[in-house]
Amino acid sequence: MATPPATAPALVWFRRDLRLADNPALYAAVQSGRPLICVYIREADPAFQLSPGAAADWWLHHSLAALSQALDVRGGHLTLLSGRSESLIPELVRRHGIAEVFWNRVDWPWMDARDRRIADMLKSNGARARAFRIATLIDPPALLNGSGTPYKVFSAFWRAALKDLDPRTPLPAPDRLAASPETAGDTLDDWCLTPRNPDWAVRFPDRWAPGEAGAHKRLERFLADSLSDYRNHRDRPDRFGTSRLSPHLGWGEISARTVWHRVQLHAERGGHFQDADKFLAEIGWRDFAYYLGHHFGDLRHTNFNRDFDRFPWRDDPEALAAWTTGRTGVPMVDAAMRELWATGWMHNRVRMIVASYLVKHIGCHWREGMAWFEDTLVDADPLVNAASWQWVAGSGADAAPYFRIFNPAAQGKKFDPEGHYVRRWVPEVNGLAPRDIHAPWAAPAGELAMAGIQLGTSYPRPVADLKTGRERALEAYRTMKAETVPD
DNA sequence: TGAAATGTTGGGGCG
DNA sequence: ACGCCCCAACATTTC
Repeated sequence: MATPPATAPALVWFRRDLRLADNPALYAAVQSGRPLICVYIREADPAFQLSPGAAADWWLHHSLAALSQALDVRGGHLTLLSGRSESLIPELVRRHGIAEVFWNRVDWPWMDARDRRIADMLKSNGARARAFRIATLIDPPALLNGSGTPYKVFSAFWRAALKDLDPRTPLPAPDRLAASPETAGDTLDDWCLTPRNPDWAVRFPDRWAPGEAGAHKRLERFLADSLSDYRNHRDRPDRFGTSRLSPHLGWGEISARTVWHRVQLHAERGGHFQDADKFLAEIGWRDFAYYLGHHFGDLRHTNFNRDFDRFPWRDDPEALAAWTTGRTGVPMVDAAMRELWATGWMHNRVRMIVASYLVKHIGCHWREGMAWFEDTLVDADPLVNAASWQWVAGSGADAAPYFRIFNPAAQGKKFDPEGHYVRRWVPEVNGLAPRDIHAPWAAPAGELAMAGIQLGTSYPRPVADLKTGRERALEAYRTMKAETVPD
């Protein structure tokens, strides 16, 4: 096999790493000294798609626009292709005489075999494939407990991770790129990733700035404004106390490693160590999901705890529809579901509340909620989403026990004490005082009348009553336990 | 990264 | 002064 000439181009295959800084694949490709061909492929095979839903598509559109521009400025170019990566990559390699192909792994377990096939194909075509593991701070295969098996409990996992966690210094962004002569491709508009008729994303740009520059701005703003109060405010959906980095991290506009370094540095200067640790533990949960995916396979289709294969889920399309559209009659749940629809995002605390209400009070299978989140969250990451739904459902690793059932009214009182969050998204109940706003069904008739609320007309009664829903969930759990054969 | 039911304790009102 | 009840406030257990 002939060695390709030094002038043969290198291919950089962008995926969920839409950034220039701390991008090992891009960095190595630049180091190779070869002219670069940069591609993003819109995968035709649903099994290997990088964007799981419509809201993520919206984000992808803008993130690709940003990446494309950033590459242009440095003399590069982003080529957009659609089809099956498995055919397109080898085809590009043949057509352009590409010597090396660089990519950063997505680390979704269902992609591993396909990526290996592509690497093998390239090798047999005389091209070199180089893949980098970048999705997580930790190295999933290497991190094992004393008996050589994977951790199944977050706290033990994270303690062990922190013990020797020392992510290397982030790589700089290359400032000059040598682009190979332009390759034919699609335009971003060809892909129709943004919605029209109706444009449900009209309000998204108020809140989000997709792209690498936006990601760094978001991080700096979080460090300056919110890190010092993170422990106090992180559970408050009525405040702006969380980082909101999830979509940026998910699309790889900023690396977890970069976040880690910036937070460490900021904490050292400002002394907010405990807040920093708490925040980094949240990044740790993201790592934990990838870790579980690596060791235990596809969490989207299989209960981590197989006892739940026998769980008697309910089929309730009407309640499910009320949940998705924010008309369950439980203000905290409805506020959160409407925030999701309007902004493509939901605060972490209320994610747990709406998930618990769907899975426990209503009794729907966690996969129904997972599917809705995949389609509506701009930060939708199928692996993290699946692990999180299983955590709430009780079937996951280090999950909340099934009998730990959130009471959305009690949660509202605790984390939205004045009702500001609910008022913002559920104007129907705006007239109620803080003590009634989270449970209008229990409000005195006089208060309801003064607030102009007719239950069942101007605002629904709960689709699943808190007390009976809870009891039914516990009963279902007992059924599962009774039918589970001890091993 | 719960909530509800149940148990315990201690202070105040009151006979 | 004392016992009794009530009921927060807190602690424990149960789901």
